[in-house]
Amino acid sequence: EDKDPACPSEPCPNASATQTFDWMRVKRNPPKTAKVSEYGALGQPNTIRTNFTTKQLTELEKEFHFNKYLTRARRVEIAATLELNETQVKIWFQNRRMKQKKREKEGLAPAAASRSAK
Amino acid sequence: VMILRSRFLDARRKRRNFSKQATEVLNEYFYSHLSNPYPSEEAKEELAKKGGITVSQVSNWFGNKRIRYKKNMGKFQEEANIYAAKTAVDATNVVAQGNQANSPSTP
DNA sequence: GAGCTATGATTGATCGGCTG
DNA sequence: CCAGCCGATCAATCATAGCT
Repeated sequence: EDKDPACPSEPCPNASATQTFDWMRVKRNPPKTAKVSEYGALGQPNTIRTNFTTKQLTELEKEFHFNKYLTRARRVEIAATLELNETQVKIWFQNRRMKQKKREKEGLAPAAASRSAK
Repeated sequence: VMILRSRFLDARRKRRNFSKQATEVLNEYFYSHLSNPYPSEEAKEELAKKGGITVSQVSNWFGNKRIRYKKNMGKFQEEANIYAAKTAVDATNVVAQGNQANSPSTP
């Protein structure tokens, strides 16, 4: 009944075995890490994933161990020092906290392997 | 650039492909929920247990699977058919396990 | 053993929901 | 009303496993 009509082209609505669900069409907006200052008006705002340098990561890591959360003032300071957006610093801390949480969780699961019953 | 890469190249990925059993369980869930392959935290725990892997690994697997599937749907058609047949039942009617004397339906 | 593809993990950044 | 946080996810990339 519903095999593969062998759609030659691209715009094949469906009729195939599996259809195209919404999640398959999801598209994320490109990163807006743009810095109007360096691009004037054109080209691509940084539509790419920023690669933090070892130095930046080292500093961020050091700061994280000092404070898990940032204050507005500290954020501005760090952003300036590392030449990053305040947003990037903010996001880095959020991701870092999530990473920390994940690790703590993983570090306990294996230990309580035999202690679960049901 | 070279330094950028060597940020932390050591005690990291010692990847080992998942067992046949784990891959089987994951694919079964994925293709039987193709309309919405986003397992809940509970479902992930269940899958992790069945496959003998961690919940994070289950999350990574689904993340990679979803992205790669939609990136090249054609490449997975064959695999999709295999698991579609394997699953057979269910589809429209999810909610299989759970059982027990608990009926939270329409409180 | 090289070359290429499949696959697990990592991570900067986005999305939606919640909150002070 | 709004910015920051959380939790989940995306998307690109890294590095290795595994097959040809």
